[in-house]
Amino acid sequence: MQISDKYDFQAIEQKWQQRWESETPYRVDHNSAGEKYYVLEMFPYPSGRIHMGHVRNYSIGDVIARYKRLQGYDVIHPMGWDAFGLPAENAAMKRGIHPAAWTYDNIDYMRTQLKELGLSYDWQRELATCNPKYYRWEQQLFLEMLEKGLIYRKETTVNWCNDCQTVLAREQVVDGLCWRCDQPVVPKTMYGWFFKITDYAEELLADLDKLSGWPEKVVTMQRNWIGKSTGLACDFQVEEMEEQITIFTTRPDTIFGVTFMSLAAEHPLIPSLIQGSDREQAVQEYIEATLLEKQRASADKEPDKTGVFTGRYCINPYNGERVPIYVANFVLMEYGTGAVMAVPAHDQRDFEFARKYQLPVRVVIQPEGEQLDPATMEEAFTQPGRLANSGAFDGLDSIAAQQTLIVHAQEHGFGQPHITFRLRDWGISRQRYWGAPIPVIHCEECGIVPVPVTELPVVLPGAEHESGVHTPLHQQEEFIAASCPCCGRDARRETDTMDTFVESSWYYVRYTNPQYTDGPIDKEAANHWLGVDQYIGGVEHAILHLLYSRFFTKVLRDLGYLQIDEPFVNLLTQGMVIKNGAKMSKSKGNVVDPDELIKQFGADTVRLFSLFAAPPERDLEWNAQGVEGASRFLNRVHRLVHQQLGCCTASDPVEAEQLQGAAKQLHRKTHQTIQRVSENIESNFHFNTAISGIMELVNLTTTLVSAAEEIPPAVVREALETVLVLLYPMVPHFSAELWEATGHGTTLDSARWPSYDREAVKEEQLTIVVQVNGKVRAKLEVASDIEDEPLKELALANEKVVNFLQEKQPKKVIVVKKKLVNIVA
RNA sequence: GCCCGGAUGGCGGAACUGGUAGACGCAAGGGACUUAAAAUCCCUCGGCCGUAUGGCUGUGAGAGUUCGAUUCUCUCUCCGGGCACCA
Repeated sequence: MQISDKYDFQAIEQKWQQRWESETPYRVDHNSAGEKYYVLEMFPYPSGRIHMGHVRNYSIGDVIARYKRLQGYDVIHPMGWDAFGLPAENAAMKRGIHPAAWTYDNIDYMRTQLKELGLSYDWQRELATCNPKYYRWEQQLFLEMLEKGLIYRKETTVNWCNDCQTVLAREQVVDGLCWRCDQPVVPKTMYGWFFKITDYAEELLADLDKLSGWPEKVVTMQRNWIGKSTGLACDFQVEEMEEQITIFTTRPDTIFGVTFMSLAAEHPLIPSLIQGSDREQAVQEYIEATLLEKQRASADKEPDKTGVFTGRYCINPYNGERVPIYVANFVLMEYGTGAVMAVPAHDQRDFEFARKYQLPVRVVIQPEGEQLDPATMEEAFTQPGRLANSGAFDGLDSIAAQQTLIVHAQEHGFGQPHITFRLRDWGISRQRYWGAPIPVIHCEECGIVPVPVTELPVVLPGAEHESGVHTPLHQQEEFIAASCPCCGRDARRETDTMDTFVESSWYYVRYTNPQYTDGPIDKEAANHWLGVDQYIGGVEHAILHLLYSRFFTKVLRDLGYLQIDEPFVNLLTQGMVIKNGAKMSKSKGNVVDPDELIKQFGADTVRLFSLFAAPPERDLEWNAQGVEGASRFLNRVHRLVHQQLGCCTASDPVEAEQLQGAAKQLHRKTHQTIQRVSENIESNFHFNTAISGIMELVNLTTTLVSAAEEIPPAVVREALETVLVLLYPMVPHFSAELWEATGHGTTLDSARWPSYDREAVKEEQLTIVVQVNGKVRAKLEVASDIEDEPLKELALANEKVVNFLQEKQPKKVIVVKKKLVNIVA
């Protein structure tokens, strides 16, 4: 018993990892004949070491990959590195080495860690996005998109951090300060590059309906993010001027209730509205203050609504009324037209504003069976109702009236139906060093000139040497100096690098042939492998990464590279790994280091626990004692198999029809387990219940083999082999080793997922619950083919039931087939 | 504020399309083996009452539908996530 008391995970895991390394069973190529299956986990940022979140993510992915292989699919399961990004620059500065050196060192270490987890990747496909062999093709895609008019450059106001010397995204500004260095963020007007994701807004929205394999939550988040609104675009003539103000509204039915007009502070018409008037100075001061306030505003509270009268009026084209034009702080220039018709009676913001500045409130929608009084209203009425004070449209239902009023505007030429999206174009310019250079040249004569494809890649300078310069590109004169590809004159190279989300928007495509040198994408390989059948990653990427990737897929399709519309057929968003109720983080001091766990328990145990402790989509509470439990289970299986080696090498077949008693019971449980585990994985990847099913089979086998009753070796062998195969996707080294130990000449990689015998899973006895008035009073053991009528008799005759019924006569007896009898008295 | 989730023993979590609530695991308690410990094995384990057969009660709270509700409907509380002046 000495040797088999605890299995030697260290030796076993090393042995199998070496074999997988040398025998490369997980390599696939697109010429293979079988049906393909693409499993992908979101690739990691090479921060230095993997953390428990990665362990969980990649364990889930690996189970799916191995499971699908056992089912006979050609599984492509690649891994790589999302290797550009700011942390590399910070670390490099701190340590005096180059970001490239830091990044590649991290990659080397983390690759080792992943291999120690026994993950079944096709390592030939590994890629790192910071490698020119990758970003060269990204630059080419950039040029093709530029050519197609999908990229433009524009001047915008951005959040700029002087200390970090870069643009910050809105979510990186915390209370007006830079999230990293706590220095004040300043507005800066500068040119930046944009991807026209809004060109695809309609399709990105419509195709959400195709994503039936995505969590509803993620689809909803994307739908809201895209934010489509339909309504009316309508021109209001400015009094005594040529200009018109175009507004967008989703509530044309309220347009007779307009009592003023609100413009965003940045609205381009304002200067001409106020020029030379006595309001000019007041308005200008207000605008300056507002813009400043906007910059400082913290994300979590809305400032009070303020505004200023411009001194001008415009005309409501529906009723010819004069309405005063205000500038207001709550109007966004980025959305709609930057001008809003104000209907205080039916819009809460306009209502607050009107009350504050004593502007009239006019009710034009009356609720059913009620009369609103503008004088006493305390908030806007935003529900549908019936039109009033609306001229010829009085009495119309407000929903129906929307269309009528739009048609009216069209007929009279002052408006038309209009659609607005919340989604904005994707600003990809970053002023940092460690990113993919944007491949264009600025020439004074020729303007923006693309770098010729033959001159790609535009390599990041200094990356070949540890000591190389890595200041931002706009500080590197040598890099900047270029000659114009058009006219040959001295010109300047673009110094912005691309947002790292660009790399992750198409890496899953490049994986299909990462060595391809004739273009960004090997169409044949891409066509064969895509889309990704199962994508797995954290829900924190629900919007940005997943939306950008969807956008890229559509662009690549339109560039002729792909034939799919959507990249990820099925998406699994796994929960966080938490400890003591909080997300693991260094600052909370509750991180668990995967390295130490693997050293202590082995990779299989770590994998098993992370799969067992919670279903994948939920948060997983890390529990050290739970890990020991997983380890104990594996040791128990190991002991059992070794104890039963004689059975395991038995060669006689299972004679299902002959089985009796314990043997039949074990045979039945074996097949029930196959059924259950298959269904658990198939329906929603609930590995936790799959594992508990396997545990039950192991427990029963242990009990039965040590009982007095003799069980044919073949039945025991069947049970144990089933355990090993079912466990293989989760604990591959462990299963592989025992599979070999039980005399199999071939590895589990060439085994097949078992199917269950429909006859074998049938129970011959059923426990029927007998209820009296809905409460369980007795249980009956009956043959499973019992008819309803005799079952009912049996229940009514039951001693306990009779006792409970006393003298009462049953009013009604409900029989649920194979489940229960409920007697109502 | 709006939109999504979620709430089940001491803990992580099970429960098929409404049909035995608590599978599996952890922790805890008791026992066996041992000089002892570790490991392993066996038993108990929602709460209350009872020596016990057993009874009552119990899935965040309250109502409802039903022969029967963790499951369906409504209202509410708490927790988590997303969006947040989007016209």
